[in-house]
Amino acid sequence: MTKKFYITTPIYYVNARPHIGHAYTTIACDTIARRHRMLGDDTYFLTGTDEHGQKIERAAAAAGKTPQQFADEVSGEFRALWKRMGLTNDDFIRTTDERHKTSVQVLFQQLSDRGYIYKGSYTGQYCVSDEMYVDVPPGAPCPECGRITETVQEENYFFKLSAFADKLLKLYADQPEWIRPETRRNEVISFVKGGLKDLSISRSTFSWGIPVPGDPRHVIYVWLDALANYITALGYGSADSTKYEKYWPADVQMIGKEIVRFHCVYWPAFLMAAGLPLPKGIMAHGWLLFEENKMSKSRGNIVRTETILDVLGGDALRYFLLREVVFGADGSFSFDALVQRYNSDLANGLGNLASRTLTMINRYFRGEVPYPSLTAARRPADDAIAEIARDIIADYNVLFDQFQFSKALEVAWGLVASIDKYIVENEPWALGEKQDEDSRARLATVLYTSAEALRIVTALAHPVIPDSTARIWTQLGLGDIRKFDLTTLKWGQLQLGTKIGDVQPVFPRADKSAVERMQTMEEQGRPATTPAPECPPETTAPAPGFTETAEPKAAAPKAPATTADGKISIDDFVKVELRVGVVKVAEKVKNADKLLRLEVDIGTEVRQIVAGIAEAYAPETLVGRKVVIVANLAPRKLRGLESNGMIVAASPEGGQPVLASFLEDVPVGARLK
RNA sequence: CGCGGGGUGGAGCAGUCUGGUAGCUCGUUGGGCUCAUAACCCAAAGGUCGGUGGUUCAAAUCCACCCCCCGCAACCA
Repeated sequence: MTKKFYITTPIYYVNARPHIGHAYTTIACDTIARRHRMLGDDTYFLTGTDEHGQKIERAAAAAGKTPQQFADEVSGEFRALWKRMGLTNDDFIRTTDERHKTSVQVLFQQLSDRGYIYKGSYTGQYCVSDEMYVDVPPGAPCPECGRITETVQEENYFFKLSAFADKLLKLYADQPEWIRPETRRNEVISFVKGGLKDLSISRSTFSWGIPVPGDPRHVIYVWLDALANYITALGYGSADSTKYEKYWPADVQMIGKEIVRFHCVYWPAFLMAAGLPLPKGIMAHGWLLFEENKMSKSRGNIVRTETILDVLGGDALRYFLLREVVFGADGSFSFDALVQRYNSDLANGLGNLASRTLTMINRYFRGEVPYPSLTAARRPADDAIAEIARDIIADYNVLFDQFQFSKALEVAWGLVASIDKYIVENEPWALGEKQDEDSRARLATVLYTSAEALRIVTALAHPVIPDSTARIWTQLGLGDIRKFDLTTLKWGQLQLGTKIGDVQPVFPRADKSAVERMQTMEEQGRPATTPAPECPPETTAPAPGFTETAEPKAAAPKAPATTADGKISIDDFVKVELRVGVVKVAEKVKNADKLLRLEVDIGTEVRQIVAGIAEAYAPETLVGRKVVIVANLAPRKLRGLESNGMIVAASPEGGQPVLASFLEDVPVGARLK
């Protein structure tokens, strides 16, 4: 009987274009899915895009598009890339699909019917800037941005998350492997133990979302919307729920570590509330960090997958990511490491083994897999290889199922090393010179053993590097590798007399120019200096894996009032009141690394300004110095101190700020215009 | 005392839970082989395992304190 196997990636938020972090998650899932298909499981692999929410609404507006147009474009890019990479997802769900929207409403209704949703006439402190409620007493500043909050009363729908704390803790306790790896599990447990508050699951401040059933003024919270994709894609809540009945619950839900809370707390709580089965486990992988490029100052270096596909191909990327990075932990990516790994393991390792083995079979046995001798010409070394292969198959399977891809591949490649050594020690080329019967028999055994080991590594590696293993398989004369039943894999299956195919290098060696080419392509492919308006953050150099699935809590700045070409009018500029001031007092703000508290005399008054320049300027060097300040900036609290203005400084990317100053003397209070 | 992750030969890491001759990959150097994609095989050099103190017959591993690095968060209006 065939088992079913359902695996999901997160759905990717369309405010970012696809990059290597997205590819990482999806490749891992594709590999697992391929393996399960090879094992004969009825496998279903889902990915998709998350398209609702305020961030998208704004990004679309900034780009002069409707949210739907915007989402269509980016979602299309994801699909095109996955297609190009040959990923084998069985479906691609979009949260703007009609099938998804209706089913999410069904789920919402279900939660409501079962008594887990209530409409709260919620009174709270609302931060207008962040467009969110914050948990502070009336009159207190917003903990997110420090601005004054308003007391707002609004109707909102709430989910009784608080009712699930004990059930969730029991889940984590009963199924220790439900969240992997363990560090993530510990984080989740401590989060839940810290107490769960009911979750607001509707928004009425924007409209790009799925309307709440019966109350279209509200749209459903994007995370409830997004998480539901895992079941709506299967037809949950629709007329045809065959797939849902068949595949749910998911066997593995793969996520990045930044969205652990949503998948390990909210998601199971939603499912429990709806009376639906929980997924069997959540696996969170780490982030890919990008090595700084030595010569280039360009930061925000998000590597585009296309570059790697163009130069080394998809299998090289797949192999690298799964072999190099300990799955679950953060890993680092660099073009050097990629090329290095490609050359040593794929070109010099597997590729070269295939090449030497098959060439010799061609040369000495006219391209037919020879008969290994069972008697006279057999030596312990031959049996030792068979033994090693058996162990490796067993170990590989265990490691792979534990998501220890790098270890599994390391183990599998141990067979490549063993065979390389075996070949050297047995010198088949020397045996090939001789015509006596013993030498021929010995040669046959050596080459059979080599070819059989090659076959086994190829079969094991197929889910990871599907294209190249398919080619080796064909060269071995074995036909279509996708039809191979991995459950039967064992030593000695290679048929005697198998006619091998044309021998072609599968992994041509990459030279140093490959690294340069990729770097050049990255620099050219990257949008000019300023980031596109639709993707503001992305500040720090190490790009977090895919992420961007976070709640649109509006850290993004409001779209500025600009003309179509991004220019502002003189009227807009005049709104900014820049004045010359002189620093009277400067001191470090306690418990703050970067902040200085300044008292600046601007002629008419002395202002307290808190500035993030402590790392660049010692306080005593500033007293008496003339500075430029923005005088009409709304006050803001920083580290408890109210800042009434902003010091103008040049802020080089990644560098220290440098204060604006004048070469000539200027009077205090003078306005800049 | 914010949270977390780290500090092991030139680089990247394993080993730490379950103390007992410090291991892997890459790189370097020398040698071998020639079937193979300048590949493959063998050998060598290279580490006071961040520091100090403690427990122990024995510490990379356990305990205490300290130093340094990296994320995140808090503060760069």
